[in-house]
Amino acid sequence: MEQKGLSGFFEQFLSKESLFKNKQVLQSNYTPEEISYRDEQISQIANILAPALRKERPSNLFVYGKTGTGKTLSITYVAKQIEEVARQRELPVKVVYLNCKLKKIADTEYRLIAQLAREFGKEIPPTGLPTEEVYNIFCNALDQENAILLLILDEIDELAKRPTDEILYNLTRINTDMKNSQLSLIGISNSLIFAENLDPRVKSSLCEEDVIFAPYNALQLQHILKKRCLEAFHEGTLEEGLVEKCSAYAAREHGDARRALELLRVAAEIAERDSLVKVTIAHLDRAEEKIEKDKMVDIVTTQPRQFQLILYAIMIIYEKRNKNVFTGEVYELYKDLCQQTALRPLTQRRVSDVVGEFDMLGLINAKVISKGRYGRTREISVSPSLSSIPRLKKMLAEELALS
DNA sequence: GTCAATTCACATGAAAGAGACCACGGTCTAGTG
DNA sequence: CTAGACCGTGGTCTCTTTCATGTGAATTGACGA
Repeated sequence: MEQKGLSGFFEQFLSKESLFKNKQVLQSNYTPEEISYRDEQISQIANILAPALRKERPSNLFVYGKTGTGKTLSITYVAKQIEEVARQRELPVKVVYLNCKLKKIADTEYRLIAQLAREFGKEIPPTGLPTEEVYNIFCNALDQENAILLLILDEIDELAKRPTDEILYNLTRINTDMKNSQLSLIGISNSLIFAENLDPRVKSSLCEEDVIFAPYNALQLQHILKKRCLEAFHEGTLEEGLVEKCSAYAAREHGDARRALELLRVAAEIAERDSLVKVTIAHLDRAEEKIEKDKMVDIVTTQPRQFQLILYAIMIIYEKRNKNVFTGEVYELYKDLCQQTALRPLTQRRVSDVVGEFDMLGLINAKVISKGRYGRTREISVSPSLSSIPRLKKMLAEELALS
């Protein structure tokens, strides 16, 4: 494009009225002023945490609910209020929020403890120190504060995935090591199964209290969306019935409000790109498709080369046969492909795990079946949402420098 | 025909290694007064 | 004498490999009717 034309384009872009009044309202990190349909949970949480203000240790709390049901929102809301009150009255209450899913920040025992110690102003190197020592540093720092610490661990299930890590156990026991300070754990999880197969010692102390967030139903979602839309869009930008449809979509997917908002935002973005002034239901459908595809493409392109090669092998065989594929065949082709690209092939053991990971990511469907005398294997099929992206295979081939 | 044993082709688990990253303390070296 | 370079040791973390064990139904073959 010519440079002059481009600046013209930007001029035009700026002069165009945006469909959005305030796009932030639709972003997932936005905190609304009031949280709908969660009064009960919020007051429960507030009740449980309130003793902190009297310098008593609140019970450990376990919060469970599906994604997009307002767990994190409600907890942080209550925590903020507590912090506020504590600040006004100069009470020694400290709140720390950590998302255990964040890579490189809090996804291992060492990192989590290190991050906690940093919250208390300690310099902790990203690696190199024994975990034990960081643990001590943190304990001492906390003890010196002479405070009640409310530690909110979001997506706490990530921590339990490593069976070797004793972190949850250590955290529940940490109070016995301290003279002045006390720590309360608030675990947020979207899988209830997680609590089930927890170490019983940990489970009993972590789940002293629990609060459950039920999914929103379509009506509630509708209400929430409408409220946000009032802030997010100019009047009359949304077609009649759009919000209703959108909330119906999301309600179908276990009442995920976050998803509903994303859907709405993307739909509006598409409409905007088409230079339209109204968002229609057709946009909603396209948005759903786009979100799904973008997610897939993103997942695929960010995989390591070895993984991409394995996926490529699966796609080739699946396409050629248009029938389910078995692990052995995939491994054979994969080894061939490795030769072509001068990559050292992984062992079958590893490939088996990788296939399992692909399944988890939703790129493929893999089911373990037994073919009787002919052994046991995974029956693999490429997920429809992946095979519906036409350029993907070519993209992969190019990226892997395959002919 | 019936039933238990066998067998296949992987799945699944556990443990340990490799290599990248990092802190810390000790030793060497070169520059300075 | 001292600041900075360099090295060895010991730590975390992720990705892999190695070794071992598990698994479920088609197949097989012995057995009795």
